[in-house]
Amino acid sequence: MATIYDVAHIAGVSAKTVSRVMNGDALVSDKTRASVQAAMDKLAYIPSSAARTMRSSKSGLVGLITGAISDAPSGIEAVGLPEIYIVQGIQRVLAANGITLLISDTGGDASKVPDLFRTLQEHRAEGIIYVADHHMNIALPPLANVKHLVLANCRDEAGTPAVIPDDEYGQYTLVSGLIARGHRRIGFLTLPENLVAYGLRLGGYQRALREAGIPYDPVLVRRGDSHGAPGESVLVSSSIDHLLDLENPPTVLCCGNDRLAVAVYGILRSKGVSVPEQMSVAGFDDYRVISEILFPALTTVDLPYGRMGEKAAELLVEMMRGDPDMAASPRHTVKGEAVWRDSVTVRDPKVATLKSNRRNG
Amino acid sequence: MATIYDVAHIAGVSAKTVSRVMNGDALVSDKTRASVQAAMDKLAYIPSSAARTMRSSKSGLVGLITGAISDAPSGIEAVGLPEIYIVQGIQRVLAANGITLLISDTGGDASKVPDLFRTLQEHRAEGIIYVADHHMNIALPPLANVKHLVLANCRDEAGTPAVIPDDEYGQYTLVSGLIARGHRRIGFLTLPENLVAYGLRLGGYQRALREAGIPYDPVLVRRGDSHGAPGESVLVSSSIDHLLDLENPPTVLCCGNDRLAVAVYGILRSKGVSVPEQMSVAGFDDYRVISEILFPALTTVDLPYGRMGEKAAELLVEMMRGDPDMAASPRHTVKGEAVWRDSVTVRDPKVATLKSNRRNG
DNA sequence: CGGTGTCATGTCATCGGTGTCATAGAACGC
DNA sequence: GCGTTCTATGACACCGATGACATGACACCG
Repeated sequence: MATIYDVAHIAGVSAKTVSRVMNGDALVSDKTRASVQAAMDKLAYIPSSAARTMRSSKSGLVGLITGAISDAPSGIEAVGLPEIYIVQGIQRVLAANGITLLISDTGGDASKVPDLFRTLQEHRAEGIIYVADHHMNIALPPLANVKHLVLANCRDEAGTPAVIPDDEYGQYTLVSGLIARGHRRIGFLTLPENLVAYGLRLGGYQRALREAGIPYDPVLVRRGDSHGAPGESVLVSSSIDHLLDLENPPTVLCCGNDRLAVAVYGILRSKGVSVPEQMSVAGFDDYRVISEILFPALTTVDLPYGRMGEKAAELLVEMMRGDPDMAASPRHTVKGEAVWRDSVTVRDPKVATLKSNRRNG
Repeated sequence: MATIYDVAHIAGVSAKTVSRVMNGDALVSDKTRASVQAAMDKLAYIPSSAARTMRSSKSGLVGLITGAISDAPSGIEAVGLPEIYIVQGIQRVLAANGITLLISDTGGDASKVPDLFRTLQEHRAEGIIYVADHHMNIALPPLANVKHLVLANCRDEAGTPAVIPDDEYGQYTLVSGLIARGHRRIGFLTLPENLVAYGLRLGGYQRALREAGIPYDPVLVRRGDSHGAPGESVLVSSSIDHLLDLENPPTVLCCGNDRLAVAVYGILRSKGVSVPEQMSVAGFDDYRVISEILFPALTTVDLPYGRMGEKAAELLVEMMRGDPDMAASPRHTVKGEAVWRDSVTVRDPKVATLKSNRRNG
């Protein structure tokens, strides 16, 4: 592989002048610049970033760690699916800034995280982004010498800058839209209570009701998702039975995520309840492979993973440039909007509910 | 950041001895080793791979390029989904070999490929893996100085070592299984003719028929997938009409991929043909988010993307180690098996077909 | 007891760029 | 016309590891 000295020799100049040409320093005459360019082309010269890194202590590298805690067992869950969109968003922004991305995946083994950090540090990554596969709280091992760290899709207690989805807003905008479409009794099949998104989404649900002057009725809120645990469908099925048997049952079921909505479709089908004629259904996440494939197509909330990755990368780049503003506010949220598809009907709030329909029919 | 000299100073030895300790050379006394270790711990010393790379011209990096040609428009297609599994497989193997992965994504702009190669070469990547999002033929730009290159999920005419799915085998094993389950009239909604997989899968379909002594009937083979092009559903719908109107219609429809199977479900539903009672359906790819979610769950062929990535990485590692055997055989295939779910029924070949059912009913 | 081999460690140069400083010549000002 | 500034370039050290080679201390052997 050709070196800068080879180029210098061919061009009849010093190595330093070649360096100047590469870095676009102005103090090079046009004639010299041209002959250096010719020499570089002739040798197909490619500079060594290792040498550059050593001298300038700037590696042009940013590290990425994913897959640390894949607590979702395999199966219907699209494991890794959100992450790819986040990673693509990150890559997009970094590439635009001339930064190369080093990635390492724990493969679900959190004990590897320190090793991965070490590897990234050996390569003198100038910043590190840690990506989780769902919105969660994390606690990273103590990290010496990691100056610039950004969390994506997760957050910690130490105040590390983080980019997270605005779950509260997403649920709020969905439920507000349901109310605008005439729904008054809105069932909510929640995520497990231990997830960060649980409380946030419940808060959004309640805020939408409050703003519409609809009292919050706890009987409409039932545990839905168990994160793919065995026996989940039994749990969901009994939750749905409970809701259907209410004196004043819901006209729509909000599901904690799209995967749960799939299960709900199946359960409603088995009970002879048609979607959306007798029961509207909404999800959360907008996994398009799911939401667009289901029949009827699923109304859900977009979780802008790509945008989240972009924002995390933008944040990191600003921190690396020494911008103090960004690190000052540790949590940055990304909003996602509701996506209205066929699984939700517009209804007249005065018309009878499913229950009374059944009685009358 | 501490250097090897800082460590040497604290430990009271020379830098070279510290280097020996790090690299596990035997010729270091236990006492010296211990004091060096203590010094490294005290300083939280992390060696610089840039310096190491310069001296030894071994970077410990492998580059990855993805997303070069995303010819699938966004939408129902799970863009990037196969790639993530391939990338994870690659990462798994490389990490086990102490290699760090540099990734770059073209974001669908093939013109960026030369730039990406250049960046990887600047970092002196010792090998490069090029990943495509579906089985395709590619032609890479001429690459000087890239010694070790492996293609994953694609192949070229230049004989670059490649790891590709065994589409012929997958379709063969699926159709053989259908025959074993009593199906004799097997419809085939194909991929577009320009895809590599088209011919391979058709070949597998034909081989399975031949081995079972069933004559190949071209009227059962119709164009299905248009890769998400507008008007696709019209095309698919007319293909299905054609098959249903045959004198002796198929009892099962093999779809070119799972996405097409989704469309077929919808079309059959709209025509009042029940799956699988009146018509069995099979896909190809085993996108689990699709195949497990559909009702009834889809019988399909697993495309082992993770394994493909692993194999590509293993191949690259062997090439980097100078193993001549591997590069000798340029194409390595990975087999995937059929996954049997509810969308295919077992039937008695003697029982009447859908058509005669309809007439009788 | 001197020669030889092994062990443990040190010295020095080197990988390929870039920062710092020096310098030769041209341009400029008075 | 001579000092000053600017322009274009070169010389040289240095970033942090490691390879090649040297060296001193022992152990072993005849």
